[in-house]
Amino acid sequence: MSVTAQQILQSNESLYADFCHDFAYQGDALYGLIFERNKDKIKVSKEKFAIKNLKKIFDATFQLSSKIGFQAMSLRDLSTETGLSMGGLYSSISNKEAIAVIVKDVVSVVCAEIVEEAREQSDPKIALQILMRGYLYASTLMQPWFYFLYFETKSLPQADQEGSLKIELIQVKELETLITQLTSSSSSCHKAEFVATMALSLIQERYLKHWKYKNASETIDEYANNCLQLIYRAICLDEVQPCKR
Amino acid sequence: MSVTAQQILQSNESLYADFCHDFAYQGDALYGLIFERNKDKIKVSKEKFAIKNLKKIFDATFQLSSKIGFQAMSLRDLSTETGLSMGGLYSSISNKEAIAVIVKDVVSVVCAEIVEEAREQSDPKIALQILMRGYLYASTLMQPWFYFLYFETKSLPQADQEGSLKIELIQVKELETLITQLTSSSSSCHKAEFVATMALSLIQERYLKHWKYKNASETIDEYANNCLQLIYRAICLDEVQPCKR
DNA sequence: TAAAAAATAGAGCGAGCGTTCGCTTTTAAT
DNA sequence: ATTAAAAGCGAACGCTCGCTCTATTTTTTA
Repeated sequence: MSVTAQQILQSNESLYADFCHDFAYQGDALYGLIFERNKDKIKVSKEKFAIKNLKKIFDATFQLSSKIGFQAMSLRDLSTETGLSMGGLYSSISNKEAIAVIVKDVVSVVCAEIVEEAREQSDPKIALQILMRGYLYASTLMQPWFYFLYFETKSLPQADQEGSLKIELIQVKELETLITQLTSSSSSCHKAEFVATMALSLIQERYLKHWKYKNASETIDEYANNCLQLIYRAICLDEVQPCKR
Repeated sequence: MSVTAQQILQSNESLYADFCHDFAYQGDALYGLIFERNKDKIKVSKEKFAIKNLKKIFDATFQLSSKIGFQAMSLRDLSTETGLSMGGLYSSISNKEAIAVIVKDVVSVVCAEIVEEAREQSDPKIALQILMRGYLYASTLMQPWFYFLYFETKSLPQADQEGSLKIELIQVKELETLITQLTSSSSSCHKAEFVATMALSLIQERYLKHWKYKNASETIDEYANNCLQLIYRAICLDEVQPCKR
């Protein structure tokens, strides 16, 4: 499903490529999942049609709201961009707000899975790598989803706004736990909390400033390595990484 | 005006407190500046009245748009929150968009001043401190302004959107230049570009996630020290900082 | 104390919003 | 080919938006 310990230790290829190959939440499978989780609110009953429309709707939403913002995007804009009529839109979604709620839901599911996978590892060093790479690779592959949720949290209903913040809190807590386990006793080290915050910042930097990195010379694999290296340095755990530079 | 080299080397008090004491863009002086720079678009002709209204308008805008977003905030909401009538609002601002443009303008001016001050220093290590502390302290003191600009850049006219992104590019370039100068020749160092990116991320982290840090045990001074320490480590320049921990 | 400036309440404008619903077209099993 | 169900359409509805304007009152200033 994601990057495994075995892959981290053995791979001579791009770990990101491996990740993409196995990642479940892409293409039709992703929209199938959305359909399953929102059947009750979707008037279209056949999965095939729903998937086709949902794909159009989310693509167009990300396109438009990255330019002008979700609030400023009207459903007429969305109708034009998707090629669907107003009625067509409303047979696939219950209302405008629902689009944002689904994005939150999807990102939640993806993040929860990454945490789970890291927790299956007993070695904290490998677990940290799975966590960091998992977040980085998933948020690269699903960049529009993560970006949208960050910038449009205010457009969500109150309960989902809190849910959105909670995702981030879980991420940083999980990082902090692992970093604490790895921290050597040296008093010259940075606190685990600070290092975890920095780590998450670096992950977010990459998907929030997508325009910076779209044509970057540094690959996402190299970026991941740099992040891990920096974490090790921050906690005085200088060691060569198990994967190529 | 800002933190000086002398202060960094001598201060036994909080550098942030020093910064606040000298910082020009606060209170009535700030709104006086806005008035001066927008006289042509403001119908109120006496500075005293303009300042009073502008203060209300920006306070209310930050309040409302941090909760529901700038686009979702109506001028009727703003009228209620400020206690001004519609006519009152429109005698102090030309239109809704102008509010966002002024925020961009203010942040631009503040950031430019910080860069200028750092450039006056010949020692790159002190210049880096002035830059990092300047950004951190200014964006703490003016948190609503920096936060608003980050999240509402999309609400600006095209030209100002580009101006907003340019502010960030200038910041990171300036950091990168200084970090390059400080980087030891050791090949095990992180690239200056990566370190500068990380540094800016950490600055932004602090003002973007204000809710996290409002009641934090770690002071902004300690946070600044941690950031600098981490930069030094990233470029293999382990040295105790010139100011207290 | 009078002229000037600021501020108010709120009706009203056209535009555009999210959403609905009666209707037409397409699909798919016979 | 037939036909019932599903999918898709788009004009129309009620409402709120940003913004203007007028008549009137309050505050300031000299």
